Amino acid sequence: MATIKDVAQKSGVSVATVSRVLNEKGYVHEETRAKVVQAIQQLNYSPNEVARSLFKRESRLVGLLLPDITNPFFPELARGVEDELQKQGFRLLFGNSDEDPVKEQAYIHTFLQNQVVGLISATQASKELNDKPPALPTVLLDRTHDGSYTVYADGKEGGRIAARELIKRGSHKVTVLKGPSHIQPVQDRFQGAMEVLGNSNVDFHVIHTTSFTYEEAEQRAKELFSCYATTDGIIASNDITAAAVLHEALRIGKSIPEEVQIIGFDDIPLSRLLFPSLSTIRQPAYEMGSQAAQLLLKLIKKEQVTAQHIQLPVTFVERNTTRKVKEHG
Amino acid sequence: MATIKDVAQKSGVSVATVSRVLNEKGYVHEETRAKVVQAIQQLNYSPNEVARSLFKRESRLVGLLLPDITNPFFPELARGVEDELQKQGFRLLFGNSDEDPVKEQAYIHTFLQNQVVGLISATQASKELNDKPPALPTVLLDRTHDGSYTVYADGKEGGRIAARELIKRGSHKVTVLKGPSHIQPVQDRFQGAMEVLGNSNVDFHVIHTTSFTYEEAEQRAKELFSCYATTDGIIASNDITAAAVLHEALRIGKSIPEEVQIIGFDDIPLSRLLFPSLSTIRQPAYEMGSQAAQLLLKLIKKEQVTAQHIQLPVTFVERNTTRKVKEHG
DNA sequence: TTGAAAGCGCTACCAG
DNA sequence: CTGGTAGCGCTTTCAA
Repeated sequence: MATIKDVAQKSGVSVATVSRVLNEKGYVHEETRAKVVQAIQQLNYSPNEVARSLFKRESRLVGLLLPDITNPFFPELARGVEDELQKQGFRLLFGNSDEDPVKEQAYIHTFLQNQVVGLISATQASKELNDKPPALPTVLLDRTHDGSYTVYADGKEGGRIAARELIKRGSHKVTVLKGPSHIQPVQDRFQGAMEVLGNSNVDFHVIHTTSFTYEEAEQRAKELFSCYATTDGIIASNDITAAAVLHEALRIGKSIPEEVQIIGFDDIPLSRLLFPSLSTIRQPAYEMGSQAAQLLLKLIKKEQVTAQHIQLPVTFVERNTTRKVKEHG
Repeated sequence: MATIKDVAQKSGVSVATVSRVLNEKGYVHEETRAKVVQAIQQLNYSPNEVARSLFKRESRLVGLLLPDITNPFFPELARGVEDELQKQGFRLLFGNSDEDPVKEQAYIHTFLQNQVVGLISATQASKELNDKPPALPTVLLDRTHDGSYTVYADGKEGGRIAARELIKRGSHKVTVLKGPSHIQPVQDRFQGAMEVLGNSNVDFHVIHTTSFTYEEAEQRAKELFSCYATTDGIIASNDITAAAVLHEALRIGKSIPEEVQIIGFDDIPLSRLLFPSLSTIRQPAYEMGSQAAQLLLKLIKKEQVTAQHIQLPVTFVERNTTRKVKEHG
């Protein structure tokens, strides 16, 4: 690997001058510049980012912390983040935390050691970062927290929509699967659904789940249909859970959506491929990732940011686990 | 951020000594060490990886290049890589190339600029790296290439198995969906299937697809059933394609697996959630990622590696898009 | 318009 | 066993 010194030597100038043409700052005579550029090309030189980072005490790296890339909701998020960052010349340092605070801290720690310029996190811990300056610019993704910059979807409205659509389509005995309660957006969905359900005249009951694994959902689905066999509408905490419920319903011979309607949450790629394809509340995952990256970039560049919290809208994606409703039939 | 100098000052020794206790090399008196350790703790010091990298001319970063993390086959791969690397204290620099050579080169270039110690790539380009020394240790994942270190699954055998299982279960008119032909492992699957089909007495025909997108697969599936309505067994190039075929079959009222059997390839998480759940040839994605990471680590540490190519076995996962066969009924 | 030199934080060599 | 020092590759004063 050629260094700046080699370039300087070859073009017969000082490293300072080479640095100037590299960074396009400071005066440099056109002729000199030409010589330097030529040397750079001949040597196929490109600057060492590490040395640069050391001097500037910051890199062009951004840390991305996800619970688990294997969960189908996250790849889209990640892609949104990456595409945006990549456009602006930043690279991604990536880690899965499994929601484990120890792992989380370990990652943040090494990110810091590598002098990342910012952090995007879809996990809990990262909050403390904002406390003790010099704070690392951080944006929370799919998570909320008052003191932090956040990008998330309107879970509460999502919950409301789910409940409303179910009722509109004739469910009378609704079951709500309530996801892990320590995750705020999940709570929001639940609250939204509760709000609408509470103000309606349908029966409903709530089943609590502690994870988003398919296995647990399968288990809960079994309980659901045995304890509450007459339920005719199910609001799942996310699409994975909905898929498990759908499977179980099919297995025991329920017809979907005639006997039971099901609504998921997220709209992961899987959802349209299920049979019947899953009606769900869509979170704009890619867009969320992209917005988070944009926000972070502004923070890094110390540009004016107008909103500390960016809430993106959710939409109802009508597919085949809900009945058709004739508008003004 | 405290530096090694601060620690030296606080503990009343030289930076050289601090460095020695940090790296646990060279002699240092127990008392001195204690003082240093204490200072480190008090200052909450941790060494700057960037400075370290600069000096050593290598980091503890590994580049991971994937076509698209949004394709459900890759998250598992990535996770396998990450978990293994993480255990050994390496971090991941991550990029999606979309199979675009320009993007690919751009990523590799910045990886290099950041002095990664190795590269794991599930894309084409990375081959050239092995040409001109000093070569960056590289392992190709889910790709093959003679001159490189590779980890991949036995696609050919997978193709054979798929064909065999279909025939064993009574398909007489088989359709093979042949994926993008520039991807070697995909070719292998196809060749494997051809081999068995050619030696059998069933009719078969081949449809070529140029991508792995659901949209194209949908299109092809339509053609398939209209041009070749009597087909009773389909070997798809991967699970996404299989899902599209399955959907189309269901849509036009074919009964699965009675009228048509379908076998996919990969065994992505989606496959078991389809209805009917998808029979498929499983690639051990997580294991592949993990093995690739282990191999790379050996390369980096210049440990003896016994095999340049690691081929992992595939297995038939029998689910419900194939008929049951009574063994020795 | 250019160059010399200091220094980012760290490791490794050589003296002592 | 310990410290001084050079130097990794780069950027940025400061003088010339």
